[in-house]
Amino acid sequence: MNHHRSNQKDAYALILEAIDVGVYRPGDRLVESDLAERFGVSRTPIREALQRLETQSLLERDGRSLIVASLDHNQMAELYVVRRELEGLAARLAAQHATEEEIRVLQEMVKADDQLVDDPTELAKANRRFHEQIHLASHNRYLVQQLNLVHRTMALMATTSLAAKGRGKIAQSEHKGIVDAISRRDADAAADALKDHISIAFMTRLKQDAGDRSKG
Amino acid sequence: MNHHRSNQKDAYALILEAIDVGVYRPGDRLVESDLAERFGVSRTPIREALQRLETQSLLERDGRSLIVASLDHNQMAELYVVRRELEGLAARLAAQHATEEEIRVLQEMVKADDQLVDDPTELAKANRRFHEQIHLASHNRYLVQQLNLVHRTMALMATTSLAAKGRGKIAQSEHKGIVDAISRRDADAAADALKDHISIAFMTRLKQDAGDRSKG
DNA sequence: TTCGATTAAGTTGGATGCAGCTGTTTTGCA
DNA sequence: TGCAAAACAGCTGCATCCAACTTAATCGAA
Repeated sequence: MNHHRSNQKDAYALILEAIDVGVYRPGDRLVESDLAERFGVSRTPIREALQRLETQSLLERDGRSLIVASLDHNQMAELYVVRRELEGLAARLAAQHATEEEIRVLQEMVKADDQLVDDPTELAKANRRFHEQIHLASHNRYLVQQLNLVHRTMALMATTSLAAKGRGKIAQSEHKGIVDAISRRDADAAADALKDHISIAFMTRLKQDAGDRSKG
Repeated sequence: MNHHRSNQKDAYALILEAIDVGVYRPGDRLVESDLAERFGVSRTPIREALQRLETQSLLERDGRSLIVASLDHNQMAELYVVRRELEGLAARLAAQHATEEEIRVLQEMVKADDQLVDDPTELAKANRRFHEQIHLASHNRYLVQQLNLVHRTMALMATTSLAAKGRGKIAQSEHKGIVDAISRRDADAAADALKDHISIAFMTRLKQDAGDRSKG
């Protein structure tokens, strides 16, 4: 029954999760028959899932076969530019269109997440939820869709910038500033705050990567 | 040979084109076996194509089957908000990163398209090429990707705003202003000019739709 | 005549079979 | 021993087949 349930969760979600968790890493080749066996289904649903992932640029072709896409420095920079703009727009729209209930949820999230500043894994999850809540508060389904795509692509980057020492605490205060601006219905301030937040996250990642490189 | 070539062009592109041209209109149900017969392939590639289109929200589920998505007024408004922001970003980045050759191509396009102001169909095609050229000049592959998605979704709206009387000529002058700003490397002006351009296009469409409604 | 139920037709989702291409290994010749 | 060519193995892409489900139609009963 439960086993059947896990097959119900379609191949698309399963593969996505496998990439997210790191079972398959950027550059890894995804062989249809292997995946079919691993998930206990035939090649057909696997193929469909792979193609969907390909259209989202999470997979790319290497000759005939598909490999997990990897982001070089340029791609990372390009992605952050787009993300910054879209997240800024989401904050602006959230300030304009969020319901009072949505705003209260954001406030509670910030408060609750304060407890997690020292647990990078949990904080990363909470961070996702927080940003997704802002996306939804924009009440713009296309923006939500595009931001989903951006965040999925970001899963191709190994580390989360929240793992950086002290970053969690600072990120929390940035989150608070964003929610405050949204609460005040100050669209410009919200957009700026979120854009700054993304910029800082990007800079943190850049520093991390530079550190990794000198170590490796 | 040519017949074979047209099969080579995969089912995805064929269906997309059929929707674009208006063979299948919003709300129409897409039956796999029908499409398979029409394009002379089996159901398998059709299914894969349909799923890809579904992930891009160009198709939506109605029960078990897929229908061409349709945009209500709210969706149109939401889409234009996102488009405005992304196109603005594209103009900004183009002003910063476009090569001299790319800018010259834009200038020549504007000049050439002046000849087409009275042919809405040709002007619509030229308009697409023009905007796509700006997208590419941004040198940001994710932005290009996202804008592609936006423009494909716009294909679900029946009319082009360029069909409105006098719109073609005005749009041309707006295009010129955008290219001028990019040529001057004035990022803010370019972004603003393109955002305004999108806003005006949206307003034109709104007026058109209101007119259609009172007629129908 | 109308409503309900049962059956039949059509359509989607998944499995498997088959052909063609690619990349690799092995074998033969220099 | 090294290089080239040919054979082989593996994988992808398309076609077809089968089962499950949904919807439409027809028949029967009230």
